[in-house]
Amino acid sequence: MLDRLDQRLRQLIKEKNWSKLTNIQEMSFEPISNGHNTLIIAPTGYGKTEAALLPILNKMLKEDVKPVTVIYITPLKALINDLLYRIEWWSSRLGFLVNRKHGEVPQKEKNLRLKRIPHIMVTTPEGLEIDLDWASRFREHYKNVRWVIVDEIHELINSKRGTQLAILLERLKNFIGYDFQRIGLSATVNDEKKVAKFLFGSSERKMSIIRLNDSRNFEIRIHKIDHNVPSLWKNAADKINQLIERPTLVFTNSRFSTERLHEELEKLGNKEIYVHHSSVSRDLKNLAEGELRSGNAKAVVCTKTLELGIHVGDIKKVIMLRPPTSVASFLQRLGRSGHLVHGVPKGEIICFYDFDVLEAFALYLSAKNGEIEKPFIDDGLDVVARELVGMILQNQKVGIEEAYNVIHGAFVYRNLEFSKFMELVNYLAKNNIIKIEDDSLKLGQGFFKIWRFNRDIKSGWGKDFSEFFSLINNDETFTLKYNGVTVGEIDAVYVYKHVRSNDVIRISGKFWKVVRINTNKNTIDVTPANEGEGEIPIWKGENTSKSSLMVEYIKKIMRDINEYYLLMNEIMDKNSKESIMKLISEYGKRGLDMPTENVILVENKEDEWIYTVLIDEKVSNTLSHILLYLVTKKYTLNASSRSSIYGFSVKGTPTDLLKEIINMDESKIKKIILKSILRSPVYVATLKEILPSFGKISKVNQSEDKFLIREALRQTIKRYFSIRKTLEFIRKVKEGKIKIVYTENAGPLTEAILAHAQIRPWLFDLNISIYHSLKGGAYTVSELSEILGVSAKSLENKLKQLRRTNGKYKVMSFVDVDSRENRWCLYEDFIEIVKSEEYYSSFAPLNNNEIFVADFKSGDNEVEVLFKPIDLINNPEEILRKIPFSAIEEVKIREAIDTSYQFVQKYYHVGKDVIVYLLLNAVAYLQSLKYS
DNA sequence: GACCTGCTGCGGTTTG
Repeated sequence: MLDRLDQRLRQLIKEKNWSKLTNIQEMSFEPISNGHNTLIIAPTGYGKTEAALLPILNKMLKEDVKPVTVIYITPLKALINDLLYRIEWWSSRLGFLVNRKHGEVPQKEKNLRLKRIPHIMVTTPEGLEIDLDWASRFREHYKNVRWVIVDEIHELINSKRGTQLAILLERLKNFIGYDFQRIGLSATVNDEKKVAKFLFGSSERKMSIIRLNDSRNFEIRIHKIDHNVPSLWKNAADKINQLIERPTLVFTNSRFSTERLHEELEKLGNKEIYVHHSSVSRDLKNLAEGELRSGNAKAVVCTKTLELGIHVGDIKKVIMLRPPTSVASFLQRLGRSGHLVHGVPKGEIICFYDFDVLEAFALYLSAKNGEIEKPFIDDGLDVVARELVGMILQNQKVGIEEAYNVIHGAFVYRNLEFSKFMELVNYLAKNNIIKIEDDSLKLGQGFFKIWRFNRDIKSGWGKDFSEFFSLINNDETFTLKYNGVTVGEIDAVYVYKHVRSNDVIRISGKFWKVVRINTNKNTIDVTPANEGEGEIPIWKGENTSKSSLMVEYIKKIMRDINEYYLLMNEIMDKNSKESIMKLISEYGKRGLDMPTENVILVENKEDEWIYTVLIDEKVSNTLSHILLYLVTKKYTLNASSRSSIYGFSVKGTPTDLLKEIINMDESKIKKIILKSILRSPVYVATLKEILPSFGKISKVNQSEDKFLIREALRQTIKRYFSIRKTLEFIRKVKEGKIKIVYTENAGPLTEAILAHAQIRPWLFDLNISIYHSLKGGAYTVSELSEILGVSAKSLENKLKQLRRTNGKYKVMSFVDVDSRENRWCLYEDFIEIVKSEEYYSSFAPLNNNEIFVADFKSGDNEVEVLFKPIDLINNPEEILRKIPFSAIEEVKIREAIDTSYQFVQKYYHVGKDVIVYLLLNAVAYLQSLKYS
């Protein structure tokens, strides 16, 4: 191939001291030179960038090209910076200009590109979005583009960023009017044809896939440490300390673990060890990366931040603290070591729990078999909506037909029907973010309500316009405040799902008790607390969503454990092997069937039911949501459930609700599934995420926003639930193909289920919940607090608020004379309660002839009325006549002779229709105090 | 419900 390169390029290769090109570079030359759309698949560090670049530069030297000739898209800012120097090395020597664009590039450098138009533009998907939508002058130069390179596609394809980019490429093609050549660079993927189609979209060029697949070539060792000890983290650090070979990357699954392990490693006297995760400042991250590259670092403890493509130098070994949650992630982490010296990637997995060993082994087997998760392409209509507005920004208006054709050209939306597209367009027009004029779309006034253009105004309504270009959703957070001072931050979804009043939260090494959750301001008022009061770690536990591919391999291991005996000796330490053998033999010992996909072990402890079964996490999640829905409907709102690949559980029910589900007909189950998802925290989060793209600012309305609700529901189900597989699961149970076994002790995997955080129902409308809980009865605040799972303090505030209202939700309180407690009930129920046997004594004075005084107040009006209980019974009309207003804000009752005001009973916000009974209640109560 | 990623263009005016 070298002989086909331009002399000037050959000279540069000599200058680089390259004796030959890498395999992948050799293989890519032909198809790229022939103008094919090309997908190049190889691990990081095999020179994929040059594989794409060399044939293009070769063409650029031979043909007459005008800037901008090449757009190079990559998902990370740090990668752009790396690439700029790498590409510039070649291009500057060949007389081509390069420019980069991302949010942190200084304005000066950005401005330069209009004065000296670059041949190669390096940017992010968001950068391209800005250029097409907004950069009115520079955009014109894109008309000369002949090649687009997309780097790290495997990172983009699973998210809305990838979908956004797919549409942007179609928009670019439409804008240029030329079918430019598309080149993709990717790590190992499951479905390479799909990835290729995703990238190539409507392009009519021939396509080629170039692959260098040696991902099965790696060495791994699995270790298990004792987790049932307070020194867990020290044990982990000790183990890791022995295994480190300078330089090592230690991957964890959470920011918390990263910090915690780093602390212990430092205690062991290690100095050249650094931490790297998203909450570490940019400077410290740069330091860690630099020390890694220079070889000064002994190890860096990190999260997924270092899993991505940033060049980190020659890594000797990779250690994973607890197994990652997917094969893809496992391979990416592993691939960070070894390849540069053409050695074999080397990795160690440190396990805490028995099921960690199962998972680690499953990852190993799957990777060795060359199996990896399928890409999950997001086809959200919010992305289409955002791009439609982008197209309008670009040209002030866009033809409906043209817009549809561009969107439809993207592989993701190849099945989007015109009628569905028009539904979207009409909904956007209804929200006034766009307007329809003849056959075209223009910007609507609503656009300026969603997007804020004034850089100086930081607060107020709307989102900053800079966010328009990005589909990455900044997680909504709650700020923790103590006496108005911020003490920390928590993810909103976590709050919706797990945090309730009176819970204790740990943040920044301290414990805080939740006093009030304010969903309008996204704040949580807290007070300091002690550890003993219970704890919810804000780092969300390590309750990850695990790949179904891993579940398949776990089933295999549990079923055919004997086949793996030798292999286990080879790749595991003694502890790991023993723990896995013990876990599996435990079932036989107890005379239990193995919990596979065909056996559910059911264990019941008081009101909690635990169902152990190896299962797709989406099915597990669906089932746990149905169960939660049923418990809240039948028994209590103070319920919770859990879900995992090892099964699911529900708390708050005296009966086995799974049995009940199995006896329902399918259409009813379907209905319940939908209802339970509509109540789920993940649905709330999805709805909030897509609102701005649809131009929605006011409250979502059941009938007006059907389109939006349907879309949010569709996206939520696609991401987190599976209706089809759940129904299939239930059907199999019905048909006896899945066996249910009831047992006192369902064995070791229940631990894995209970390790997951509880899902709790989010009370969308506390008024409704209070109404349903109170209906037909009278409860004390603490009883009601127990029923609803809401703190007594916030509940009392809410009740006092409801007392002031009118209508269905109006409440009131009276004294239960027997227990001397205040009881709350619905206003509409009060007369019934008065007449009930249960509260008879509360409205029956002991002495009907004593004289009492009642002070009625309403606004500025006040009136004092003297009465005897006997009058209330015999002639209530007379008393009522003495009150000159119908709505009583406050009434104070005391014995006429008691001028010390020592015993006073008060009621607030009541009508004249119930006042006679309340006066009787007050008298009965005051007399009971006096005579006792 | 773990982790991660990105984020105004252009042109005119002012200032040391």
